[in-house]
Amino acid sequence: MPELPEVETIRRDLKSLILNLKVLDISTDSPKQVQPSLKEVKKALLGRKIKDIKRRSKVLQIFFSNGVIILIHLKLNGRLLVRDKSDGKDKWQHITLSLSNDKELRFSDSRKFGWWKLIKNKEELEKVLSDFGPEFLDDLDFEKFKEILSSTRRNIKVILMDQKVMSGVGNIYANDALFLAGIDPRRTADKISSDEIKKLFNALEKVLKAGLKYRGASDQYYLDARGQKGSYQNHFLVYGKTGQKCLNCQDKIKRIVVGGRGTFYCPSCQK
DNA sequence: AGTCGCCTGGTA
DNA sequence: TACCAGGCGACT
Repeated sequence: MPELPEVETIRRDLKSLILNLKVLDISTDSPKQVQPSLKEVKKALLGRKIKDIKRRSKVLQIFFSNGVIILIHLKLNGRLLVRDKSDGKDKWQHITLSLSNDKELRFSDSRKFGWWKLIKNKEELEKVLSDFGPEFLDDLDFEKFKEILSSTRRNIKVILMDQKVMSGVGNIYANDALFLAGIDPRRTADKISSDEIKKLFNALEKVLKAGLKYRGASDQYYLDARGQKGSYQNHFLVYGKTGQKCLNCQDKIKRIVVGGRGTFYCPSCQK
């Protein structure tokens, strides 16, 4: 579920909850999700302290005191929950990192699409992260954004969601930003005018910041690291609102498929 | 560029 | 029962 606002919210939570705790054990009932293997990961982490937690695109990076890093991708349904050891099992709990202070970092994932991946050092990390395009809120300015859009004939919505082109935007925020900018999600990127690109750039910044402010969108699965829901779902502009009235006009929100993904837009406001 | 697969759960 | 799902890589 998680896009930039959700993953970033979790990152901030984790930083305040588990920094400097020591790894006592790790277990899983879904070994395919742990790479290269539970055994390797256990060997690398046991007795190590959590020193930092970063995010790149939708991937979290946990840095340990011996220099190894665990990358975590939540894909569609992953949750990272910090619980007390004595708390009852979480639903769909598949990986458990036992920590000092009687804490646990639990990975819950109903569809089992997410993964944990052991990275040995910073060089290896750089290599993995170099595949990602610029971070939307940190290192993508308007000029760069404009350059990217005007140099491709791919579909605008698909481009916004391509992490190799720019990082952090998924289906929810892409839909809402295109609505705010008044752009039909089926359009080709290089056919979008400079004025519209400006609107879109501002719209993306606006929806991502709203997502952060409301601590993410909890439609069905997303929870923060404390197990609390976000509230951006109460502020969706078009996402998931098929048949509901547009916020700007009398028309109804329509659902179509673009790039194989559910896409929501107002046929009157988005041209 | 479009489709399929990974897996499972929720809802019409 | 059928269809839908916030991601993403592999395939054609």
